[in-house]
Amino acid sequence: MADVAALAGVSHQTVSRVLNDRPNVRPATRERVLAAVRELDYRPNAAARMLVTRRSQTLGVISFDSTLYGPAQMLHGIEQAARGAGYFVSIASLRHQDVRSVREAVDRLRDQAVEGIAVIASQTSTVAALARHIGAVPMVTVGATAPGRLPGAGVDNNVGAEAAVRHLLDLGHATVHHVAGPGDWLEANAREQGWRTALEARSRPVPDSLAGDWSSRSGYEAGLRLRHDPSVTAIFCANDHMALGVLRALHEIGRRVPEDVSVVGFDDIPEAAFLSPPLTTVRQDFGELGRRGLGLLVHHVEVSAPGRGRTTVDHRQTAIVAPELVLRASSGRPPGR
Amino acid sequence: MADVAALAGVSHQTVSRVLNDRPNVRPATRERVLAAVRELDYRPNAAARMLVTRRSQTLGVISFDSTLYGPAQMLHGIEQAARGAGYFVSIASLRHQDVRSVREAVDRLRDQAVEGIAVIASQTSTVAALARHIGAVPMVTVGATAPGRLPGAGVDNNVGAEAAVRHLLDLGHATVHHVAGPGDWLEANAREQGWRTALEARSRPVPDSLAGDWSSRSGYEAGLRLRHDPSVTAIFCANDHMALGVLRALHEIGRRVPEDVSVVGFDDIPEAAFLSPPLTTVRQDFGELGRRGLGLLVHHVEVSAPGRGRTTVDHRQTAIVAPELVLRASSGRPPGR
DNA sequence: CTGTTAGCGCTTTCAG
DNA sequence: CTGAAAGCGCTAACAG
Repeated sequence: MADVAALAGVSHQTVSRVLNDRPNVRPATRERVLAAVRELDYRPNAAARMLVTRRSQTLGVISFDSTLYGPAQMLHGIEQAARGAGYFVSIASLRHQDVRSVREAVDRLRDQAVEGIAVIASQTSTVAALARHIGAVPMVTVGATAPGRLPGAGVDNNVGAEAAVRHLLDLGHATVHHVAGPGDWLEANAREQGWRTALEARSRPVPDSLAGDWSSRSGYEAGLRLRHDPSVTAIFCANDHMALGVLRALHEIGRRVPEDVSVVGFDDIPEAAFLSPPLTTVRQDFGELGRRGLGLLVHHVEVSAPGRGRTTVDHRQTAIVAPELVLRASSGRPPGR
Repeated sequence: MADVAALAGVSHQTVSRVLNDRPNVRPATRERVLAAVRELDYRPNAAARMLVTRRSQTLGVISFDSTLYGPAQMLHGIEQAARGAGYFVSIASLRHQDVRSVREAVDRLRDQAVEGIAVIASQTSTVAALARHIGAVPMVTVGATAPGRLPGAGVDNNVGAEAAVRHLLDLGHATVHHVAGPGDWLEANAREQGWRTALEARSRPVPDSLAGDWSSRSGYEAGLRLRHDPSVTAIFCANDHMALGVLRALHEIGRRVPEDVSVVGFDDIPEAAFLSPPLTTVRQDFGELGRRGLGLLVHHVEVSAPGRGRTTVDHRQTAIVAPELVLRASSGRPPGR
């Protein structure tokens, strides 16, 4: 910076003012400084600035190892929004969502002086692990909301599941079976809940749900278990990957979709429209979720930054994005109707 | 830090020594300091440390918006490896891989004082955009190698494609058609090249390849174009998503897989085994790619850090990971054999 | 409108 | 083995 000042024939300070877009610099002076900056390809030292302003301009994201489509999209949405708001983003991706890993990730991020943290993972245990840091650093969840604990942006999984189930019942199915996600995931619980609610609202029998783990394999295995139950005519899967596995299993055991069995997924991954048959599913806009969640986080950061005190968590700060049912060929009337 | 020193009854300095695991601290003293650190939940100020050591402990990753499976896995591998090596990772994800976006991303990362950059994107134009920064900051490519320009870790796409094509020829197919990736992607070029090489090595006719863009939709559209060409008995797709679309198109136009047409993909996404039929494909280990690439980057960073001079790019620093052909039900003998 | 002065919290260097 | 002094590059507060 001293070099730039010397080259432009001004002080230390004026350079700083120009670089930070402060007023009170004559246009001509500003121009001279800018020219010197370009000439020298000068880059301000982020550490020095951070030291004195006490702001890192960095937000942390906790993600996890995943073959899932959603998290990658949410991360992208978060990054876009963060850049737009003038923040860098630093990631911590977990292999396992156990309490210890989550805590280590938060510690790592805090050591790096992030000003806020967005958490994409959404197991109930993950959220619990976050508890000790609440108030120490602004945090939001993205993808699923943890009611009453942390602010965040999530899709209304309940509503999405209900729409899927109602669609199947409207087609004439007597009831709908469910391939659920892992029991400790917020999304999985909400979708199972929505499925159950929709069934009960119409006084339909509620079959046992089949347990999956989000993977195609688990959907496939759940599908095979239906081999000896000819009464099944409609299946709502908690995500598209499992639906894909179910489709495969049904094909193997000789059940046609949708003639014999209807299948509905959740997510609307880009491949859903090109499965055989194209999959009816519930679309969620992951990018939007990421952007909304980050917006909330930035708000918290900027509200709590000046005071430097402990952050007040406003539980009402939750953005719920509505999902949308996408009709395709995998759902139809039950046999004989 | 002053607080910790006071509480432990030592100087400023000794606390620093303990925190940095320097020798010459009596165990008892060390213990006292550590106790004070815990007591106060003290976290060293990253900015202050960075300012004086001139090291940010941060590496940047340039990724891009993607529904693709690979990049997410590579990013995860990179993050794991970076953490293991003691670095934070900051991301810049692009919406478009144009020259301008790439340059902005590099600038952003450099402003943040990253010590090195790993680039996941792999269009030829992306690599070209990087050129101006070569030497200014250590960089590696991950996923595809840019021969002679930057070090990096990549899969041997040529060899993988050749294996796929040879497999189909060995089954008795007269030739193999190809659904290619976008023309300006290094991976797409290498896979097309491998396909061509394998065909020519056995003096087989080389049909025009069909252009895709990695998406299922583009595979589907390419598949439909085969409607009026009954001579096609084998198709090698440059990735699994396009293969999935091709599978759907063949189903629609009444061609059975593998009885009428064999299909082979590339990547081995987790869903590949659960498509109908399960997809024969070329597996690449994306996580390993990320780890290897990051290893290279760390090496560069640590070699060039002390000297503080311009980095010498060693073009030989390239890790090639071998892909593996995974046989499943989508490939078989041609009709009539 | 511009320059001067005083730290931010740490590590490094040099004394004890 | 431990402490004291110096300074990393920047911004904030105050003078001019």
